[in-house]
Amino acid sequence: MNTLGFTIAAVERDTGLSKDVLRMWERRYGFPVPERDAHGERVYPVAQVERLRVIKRLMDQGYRPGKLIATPVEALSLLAPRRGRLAPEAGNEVDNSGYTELLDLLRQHDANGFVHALQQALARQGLQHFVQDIVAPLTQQVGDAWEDGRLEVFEEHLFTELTKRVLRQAIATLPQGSGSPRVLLTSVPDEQHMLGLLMVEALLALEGAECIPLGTQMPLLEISRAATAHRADIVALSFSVAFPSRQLPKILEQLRRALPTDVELWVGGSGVLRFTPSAGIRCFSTLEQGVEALAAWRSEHAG
Amino acid sequence: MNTLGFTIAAVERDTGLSKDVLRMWERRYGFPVPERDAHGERVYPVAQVERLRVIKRLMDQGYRPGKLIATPVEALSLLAPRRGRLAPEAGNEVDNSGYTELLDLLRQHDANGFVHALQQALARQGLQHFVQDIVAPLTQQVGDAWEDGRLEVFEEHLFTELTKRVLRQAIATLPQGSGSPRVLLTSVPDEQHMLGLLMVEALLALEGAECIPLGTQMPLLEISRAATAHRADIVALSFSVAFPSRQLPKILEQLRRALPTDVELWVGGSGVLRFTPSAGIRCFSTLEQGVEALAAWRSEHAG
DNA sequence: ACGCATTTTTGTCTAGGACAAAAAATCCAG
DNA sequence: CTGGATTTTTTGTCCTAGACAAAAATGCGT
Repeated sequence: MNTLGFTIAAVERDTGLSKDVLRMWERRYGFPVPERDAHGERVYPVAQVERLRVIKRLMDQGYRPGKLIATPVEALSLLAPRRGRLAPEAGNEVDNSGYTELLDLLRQHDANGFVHALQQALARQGLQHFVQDIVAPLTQQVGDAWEDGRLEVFEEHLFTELTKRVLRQAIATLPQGSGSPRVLLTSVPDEQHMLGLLMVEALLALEGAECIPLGTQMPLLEISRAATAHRADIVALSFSVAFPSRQLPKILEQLRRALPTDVELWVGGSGVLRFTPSAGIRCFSTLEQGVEALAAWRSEHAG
Repeated sequence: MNTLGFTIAAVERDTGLSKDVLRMWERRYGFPVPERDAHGERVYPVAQVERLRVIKRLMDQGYRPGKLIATPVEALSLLAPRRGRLAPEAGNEVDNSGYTELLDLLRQHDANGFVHALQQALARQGLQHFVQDIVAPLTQQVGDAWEDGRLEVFEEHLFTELTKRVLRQAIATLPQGSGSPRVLLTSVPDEQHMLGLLMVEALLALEGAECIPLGTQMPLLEISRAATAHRADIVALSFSVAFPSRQLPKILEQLRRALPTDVELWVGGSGVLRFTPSAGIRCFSTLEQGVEALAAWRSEHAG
């Protein structure tokens, strides 16, 4: 691994920390302090980049940069997850045995074995339980495992990719929706995680809703146009933990304004746990709430 | 559509133009000139944001910002695609009838009809022809259609999402690879387009290669780790037209250094057409070249 | 018409200052 | 002690404006 160094742009790409933040931290906390090239531009050694990545992930878990940067490198890996997790239901100690087996397959890089195990679980439990009791908690576990170093980033990527495939395949086998309600599924430009969206789609499609999957990263104005064009009843967005919670209220407000008033706006995912919903926005902290809301929508619009 | 205005961050999100560039254009060309809020911060009216999006797309086609900004708004939509397209083979006038039908389905927002038509084409032609003669050119057409306003962004997203599903489904039905070569498929952090990757995967898997799909946006160091962990023979990356060609040489060089020397690095997609490959990097401008390279690899490593 | 050198275009980097919003800490009333 | 309101600290983003290098376009000589 003979890499010479990262430019500030490369570090932004690889860590997700903006150039502004990187320069600010340097000024304020004295870390990271990169070397400089012949033109006085920052060159970050690999070690600093890796430390920044650990710090970024812990920040997504709720830690604050000031503390993390003061903490010595070795101690960082020992920090436990803190908060902002989806559905950590009190007293709901789930049986971990099923997950550890799956996690082990990932750690052995056994893609085929992993897919096979997932498909088996799906066949055994049915789609709804599969999503709620396997995929959702497993996604959680994978996130946790990453942060204490039990899983590499590329193993997490493999997990995501393979799980998406199994979910999509399952969705494809479902009969077509009843045409009502029409739910537009997507995410905003800075949110690239698809898994949450697929889980919701699976559950809603299972209940016979008509899902219109637009993938991730839709510009706000386009979401609005799409809602009109597809005559959507509901726009559903997913936000992951990693989403900058700073921007959330503004974005949702802006979208709510852009959207026709008779279109409902539903949001969910670990990213909205710390968010207090404003008028005209429905906010879900568990998948189950989404399914319930669908039932409620149906009885309201029965006429 | 009652949106008040965009902050500079929102414009960066929605257009893909960096804050630095937005401020520089304002200084240099006198466009865009946003209003200011009470704190002196930029507030971009919707009209300017939309014009910026048109400009950005045309830039991806090879136009230069100086000219585009000088061009009056009405004239922008008339500009034709210029260059940097994948496989526009001279004298190879393809029969467009099949595509226009599919494009019409998209324009009517008929998701089910579109998927059905794709699946029919797949069944009729077989996976290889489907990918090379339907999906690849259709992706092209969709891009073209966007730029002359024949297709909305959300229609393009719907296309992408549905096509991905059909491709993945087709891949899932293939028998498992022969275990050699082992090809790691992914993209670098700023590249989020999956479609090219899936097309390659379909073709390689069809030839019996063992594909390890890691999704998009892998940090460079992680690509290197993944290659080692999966004992990959080849790392294959895809770059779309939208990828900042400025960064391409540096990124590939850096990755090449990080990768074990016995792992081959293959790159392809519309984004690499303007790129002259350096040592240790194989660069493909058509899907077919990839399949040929696979055959060549096999005969080289026959022993 | 083709290859090489020069000029223009364009994006990214740098610096430090200012400020607002979120989180934590403090204080005060019950 | 406990809940809630207020102050303080922390943290990220925005601002201006200058410098420079790499890419693209142009001009020039053969």
